[in-house]
Amino acid sequence: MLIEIDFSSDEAIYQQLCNQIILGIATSRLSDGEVLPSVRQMADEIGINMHTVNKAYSILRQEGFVKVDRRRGAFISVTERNRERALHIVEKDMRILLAQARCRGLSKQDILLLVDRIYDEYDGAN
Amino acid sequence: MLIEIDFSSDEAIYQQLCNQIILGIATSRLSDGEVLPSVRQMADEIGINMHTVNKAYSILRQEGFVKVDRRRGAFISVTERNRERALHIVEKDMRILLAQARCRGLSKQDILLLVDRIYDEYDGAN
DNA sequence: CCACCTGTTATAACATAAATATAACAGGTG
DNA sequence: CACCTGTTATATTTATGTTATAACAGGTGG
Repeated sequence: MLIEIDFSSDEAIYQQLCNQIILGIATSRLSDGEVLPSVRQMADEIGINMHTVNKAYSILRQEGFVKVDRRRGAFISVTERNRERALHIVEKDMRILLAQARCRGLSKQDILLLVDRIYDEYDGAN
Repeated sequence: MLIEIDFSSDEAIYQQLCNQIILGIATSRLSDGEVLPSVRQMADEIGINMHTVNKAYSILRQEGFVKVDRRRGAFISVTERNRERALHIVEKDMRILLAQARCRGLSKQDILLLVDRIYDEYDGAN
């Protein structure tokens, strides 16, 4: 999967990397069991340091999106199916985002349509 | 409005402050035209430095949630009504959040219900 | 006019985090 | 044994967050 990093962004590189891999999984550009490039290879491709990639992989592993096998390396493994916990995690960020949306004059319907559209886009990529 | 800062959080203080004020506006605990404590007073109340508060106010002003009058100080002023631009801003963060939600096994319906519930909660505080 | 409040700016110091660099280690593969 | 994997350690540089002290322009009320 092609990874694009915006070096002029105020978002940390390892965070951008995490986000893009998560987006990749959500849009099925990365499928379950698929092997990620090694930390050194990925670092070379992007042109960043090995440890920055390692940090991203470690976070993804901790979040339950990636697992590591000694022989194969890091690979996609979405195992979390604790719906309550997942909802709780998402709700925290959603509250802040919806507050912003409401302050900017967006209605509930605006957001529902936005969610519907993006979710369909992700599903449609299957 | 009561501001609570989690000093053990990994989130920056000025960012927490911004979020709480935005949440305050969304839930109508802060109404349009309401004056915010001065940067020095707010800093004293929370127990942080004046510049940290000033940074939060500056960002809120830049984002269009706050305006400044020489005599009154900072006050709530939500003037943005550019729906297209607002949607564009929210969409960027929403894409990442929905990707996370989808990776954690949450369905579109799960998210639509979550949005519906939070938005009603914000509206109900009127 | 004067003391007092506002936000704003400047400068310096310090702490923390991000990113890079170099190196080494344990374990698995061919 | 050479080569790959992730992981760990240590050090350095850079950027950001936070605090500290100080000053300035402008508005308010005594």
